[in-house]
Amino acid sequence: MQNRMTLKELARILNVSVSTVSKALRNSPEISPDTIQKVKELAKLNHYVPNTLAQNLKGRKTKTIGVVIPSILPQFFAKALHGIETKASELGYGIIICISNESLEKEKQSLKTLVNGRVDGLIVSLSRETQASMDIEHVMDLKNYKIPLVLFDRVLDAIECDKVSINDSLQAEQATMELYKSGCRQIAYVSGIPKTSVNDERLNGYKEALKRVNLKEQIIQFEESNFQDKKIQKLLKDGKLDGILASDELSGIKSMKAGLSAGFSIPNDFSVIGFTNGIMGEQFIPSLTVVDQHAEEQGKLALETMVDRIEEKLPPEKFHYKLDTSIIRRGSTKN
Amino acid sequence: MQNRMTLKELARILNVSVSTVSKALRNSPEISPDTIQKVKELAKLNHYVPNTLAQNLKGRKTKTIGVVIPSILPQFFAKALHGIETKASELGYGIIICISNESLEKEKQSLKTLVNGRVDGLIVSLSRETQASMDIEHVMDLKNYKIPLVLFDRVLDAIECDKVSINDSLQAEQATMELYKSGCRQIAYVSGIPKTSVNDERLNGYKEALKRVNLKEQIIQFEESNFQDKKIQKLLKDGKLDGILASDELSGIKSMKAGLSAGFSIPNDFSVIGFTNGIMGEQFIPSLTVVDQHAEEQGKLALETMVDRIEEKLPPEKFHYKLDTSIIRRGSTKN
DNA sequence: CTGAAAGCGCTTACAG
DNA sequence: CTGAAAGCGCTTACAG
Repeated sequence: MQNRMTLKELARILNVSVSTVSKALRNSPEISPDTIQKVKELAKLNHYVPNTLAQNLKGRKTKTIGVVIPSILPQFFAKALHGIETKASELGYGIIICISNESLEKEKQSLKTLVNGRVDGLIVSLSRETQASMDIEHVMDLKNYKIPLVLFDRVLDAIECDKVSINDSLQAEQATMELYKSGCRQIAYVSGIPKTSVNDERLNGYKEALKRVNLKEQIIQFEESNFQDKKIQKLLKDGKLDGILASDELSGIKSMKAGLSAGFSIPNDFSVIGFTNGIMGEQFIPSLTVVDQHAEEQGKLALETMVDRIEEKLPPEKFHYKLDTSIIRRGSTKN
Repeated sequence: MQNRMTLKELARILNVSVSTVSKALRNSPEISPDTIQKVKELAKLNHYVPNTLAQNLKGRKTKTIGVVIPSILPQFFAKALHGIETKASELGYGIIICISNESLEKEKQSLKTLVNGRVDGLIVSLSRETQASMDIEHVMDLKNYKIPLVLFDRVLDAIECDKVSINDSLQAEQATMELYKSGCRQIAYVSGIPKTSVNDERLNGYKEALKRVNLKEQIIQFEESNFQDKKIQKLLKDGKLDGILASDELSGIKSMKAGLSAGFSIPNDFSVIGFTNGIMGEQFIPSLTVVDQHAEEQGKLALETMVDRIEEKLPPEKFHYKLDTSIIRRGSTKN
């Protein structure tokens, strides 16, 4: 760390001024080709790398975007992050990633450390705790720091900023109708992600659909590792369940396993549609029919919007992009 | 972005000097309690946040560590990253993440943009292309920039630096022996990650074990999405295969599916052990017996080593930590 | 207890 | 074509 090569040092060796070295390195037409060459040679020889910190301090732009996500383990977020990173590097931006671990406290802290000149903007997907408590001051505060914000996936109407998400309630409604059309008449909603905006939306869509076709609601929610196998198995045995809309990939898989292990067959005895297109659902036997959330697309679009905002290419109004999604029909539903 | 509050501005408003404001904010005993209070109030009122860039420029430390990984989609890397992030935030460090996407070019570029004063150190897992081509100048170069380096998982002996990995060859040997002891006599090695150091090591361990018990090698390697179902099914039908050591989770799952879909049963007709403990292998039916690579541990240890190196708490010699791993016995192997 | 000054490494008008 | 100077936002000896 200690003595990295600096402009000053190069200037001293070459017996020219710092300004000259600086300009030479940036190919300024002000400098003679001869000098440019000499400077560049010496710079290379000494492994000179400009100090970005100093450059940014002058320029006021860091070309870096902060990303705060609740977790990286669910494939949705890994994919979204992949999209963000891909697009960022395409546009010449770097990203700094913080993981809130679904914790409000950690999220607050992450925002705080990022809002300090090291990033030009912030892309955030809210933690579950934040959404459950609706304690969003730390996010609202961002406005005071004049730092642009893009929310994705876990968004909130109360926060005024650009947003990227899918139309969760509509997609849930459509997925529910898909189950209905394939013959299901006793459709349950199973969720392992309670208290998030996306869950609320999906639950609403599910209810909407049931209302339309006049079916009875059956809602099974659980926390983390506390899956309700027994409940699902009992419903199946009592002939009270023939279709499941799962709010997330893992719930979908576990729903299938609960039924399979009790001797029921999929999709003959019951069908399942899950949210999120992940590799686990794809590889499982039977493969899971899913609502594709286009995670990577969401990430890319969020990053793009952020950059457009930073570079002031957007009108002042905020946008809420709701991506179209598609149902990927696989083995867990009929035809 | 434009007019964020600065020390200078606060000083102007309060009619004191910048030095006084700076000191007051850091609770310097030099400053009167009265002034401290006044300064802090005004700072809060105006949402003052110190500019980290400027602070770092003075202090020469960024408290930020760069992380370059080949991908984030395989669960191993997602977990490792999670470990890195967790430990970093525990120790008061931030991380900047770049994804090389298994590309040499992207890896070079990532290192280049990170070596510029914005990070105190670099944690890297090499891209496949880098390992295949052995073009490692850009990594060796790091020494010239006096920036500490920790390699993890995809490490290379030729590079002198701290390293964290598991003992891949030993673990592969043990896993192969485990198959042998459970009765397998025709054991194949199936890999979807050719040309990586970890693959070479695992393959070696597999060969070592076979030599010991005098069995014949059967090696099936493939690129990306090009899995060799047919080959596996043919071997099974010809009675030439009763055990598989898979170099990665997806290969393990696909091996099982190839056999299952051809009507063979697991673990009666053939057994499978895969590397990497992921949720997909855990949930699959039958659940996959795996070598747990302790991804999160590797990440944590890499980060810890990095910080110790930065804070000069380590002797000059470089360490290579080889984590102990364990086999998680599940449904894809006998008892 | 407060402030002027120098400096971190760079860039960029401005002068020569 | 080259260089001196000011400044980005901060910190920290040093003087008063």
